[in-house]
Amino acid sequence: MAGKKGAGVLELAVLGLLHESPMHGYELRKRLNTLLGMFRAFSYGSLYPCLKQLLAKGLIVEDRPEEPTVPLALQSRRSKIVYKLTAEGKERLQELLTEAGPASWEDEGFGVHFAFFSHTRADVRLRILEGRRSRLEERLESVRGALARTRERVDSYTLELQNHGLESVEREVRWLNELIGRERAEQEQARSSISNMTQDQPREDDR
Amino acid sequence: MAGKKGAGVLELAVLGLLHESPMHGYELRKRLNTLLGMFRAFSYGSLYPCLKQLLAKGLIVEDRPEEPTVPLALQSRRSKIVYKLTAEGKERLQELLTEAGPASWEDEGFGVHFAFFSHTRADVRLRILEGRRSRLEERLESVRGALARTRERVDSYTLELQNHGLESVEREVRWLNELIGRERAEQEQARSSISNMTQDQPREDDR
DNA sequence: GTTAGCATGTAAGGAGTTACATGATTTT
DNA sequence: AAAATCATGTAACTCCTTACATGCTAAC
Repeated sequence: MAGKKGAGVLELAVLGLLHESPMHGYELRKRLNTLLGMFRAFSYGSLYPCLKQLLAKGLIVEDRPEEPTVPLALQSRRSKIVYKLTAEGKERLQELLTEAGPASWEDEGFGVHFAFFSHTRADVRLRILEGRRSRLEERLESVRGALARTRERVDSYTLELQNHGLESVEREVRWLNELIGRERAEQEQARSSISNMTQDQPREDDR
Repeated sequence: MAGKKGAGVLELAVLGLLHESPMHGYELRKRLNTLLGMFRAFSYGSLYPCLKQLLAKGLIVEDRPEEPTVPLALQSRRSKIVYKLTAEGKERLQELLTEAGPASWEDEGFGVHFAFFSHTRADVRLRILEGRRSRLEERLESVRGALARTRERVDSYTLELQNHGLESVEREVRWLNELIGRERAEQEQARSSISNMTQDQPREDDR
């Protein structure tokens, strides 16, 4: 029940990007919109308040060029503020990347979580991918069902839209299947190389 | 500058569905989530306030079963409230369906506008489809550009995500191309059958 | 020297969600 | 008679947007 609420997509995205390298706000936004550009876009009006809030929580620190040791009147020089993660920030990022729940597989969150999968534990990755897949399958089933149950409505544009929607989601499911397959194969490989180390090693003792 | 603000997707969707046939809230939500289920979902917490607001604006009226002519104490019988469009509601719907602007081709609005295309003028349909297409093409260009300009970052998951995003959008562009082609062909046909009526008719007089 | 893009912020508010609260009807 | 589902509603809240306000810096 500590002060751990309201994450939002932005928090994760910012922490994730800052983990890769320190950056200032403006650049952060650009990277953000390249990273997630196909899915969503953020404005400065949400980014800066978010940074402020992360700062207040001690998850990031700002690196202003030189806090004027000589506090001259010309202080107005507004320059870049480079943000970087603190130790708590890194911890928080890990925490966010480790929870495999709705937040990580629903529409809003999935993309960001996926983008930082290389910092996510293999088992968590798999659970998120499977979570998203079953979420999408539920959606397919529910819409297909409702569609089948409905006679009478045959508006061609509505139908066209629903078909396109179904196909898009089916396509994403196929993509997920492929990814899940790869993840499983990697886990298999990892497991077998571990058993090579724990089971085959004794044999080496034998010779 | 009249009281014409904050439309939101819901308003259009509700007006559109009620135009097809009167309905009560619960059913409305279900139809809504079948219609747009692949793209978004609405909760009662937004639907009922929206209905209330449309009622206040006089765009819909409620049809309660029987306003008890006999106001008995057993009035607690809470029953279905069927909503239907008023004349103003139909006008407003037409108005919303006729504006071909960002609201009609951005992510949030496009689906709903498209769903009711059969009530939309052919020229407006075309402009919306083209608007969406160029919006998506902008997005593709900007992300592709940023991607090409960036060396150094080759996180495989990030890349996988961006590729999947690009392909999804490319796919939607192809879909739009097809739809635009069809729309144009239909317009062409319509135009030529008009000239059949104004140019060929005189020939009939000739024989 | 002026436009365009870099850079940082704030205030007001919109659109929708979650969680809750209640009751009616149908199915098992 | 219990459980599921139909049905309506509200209050508090969240996340994000728009529009504004400011100033620096590079290019033309």
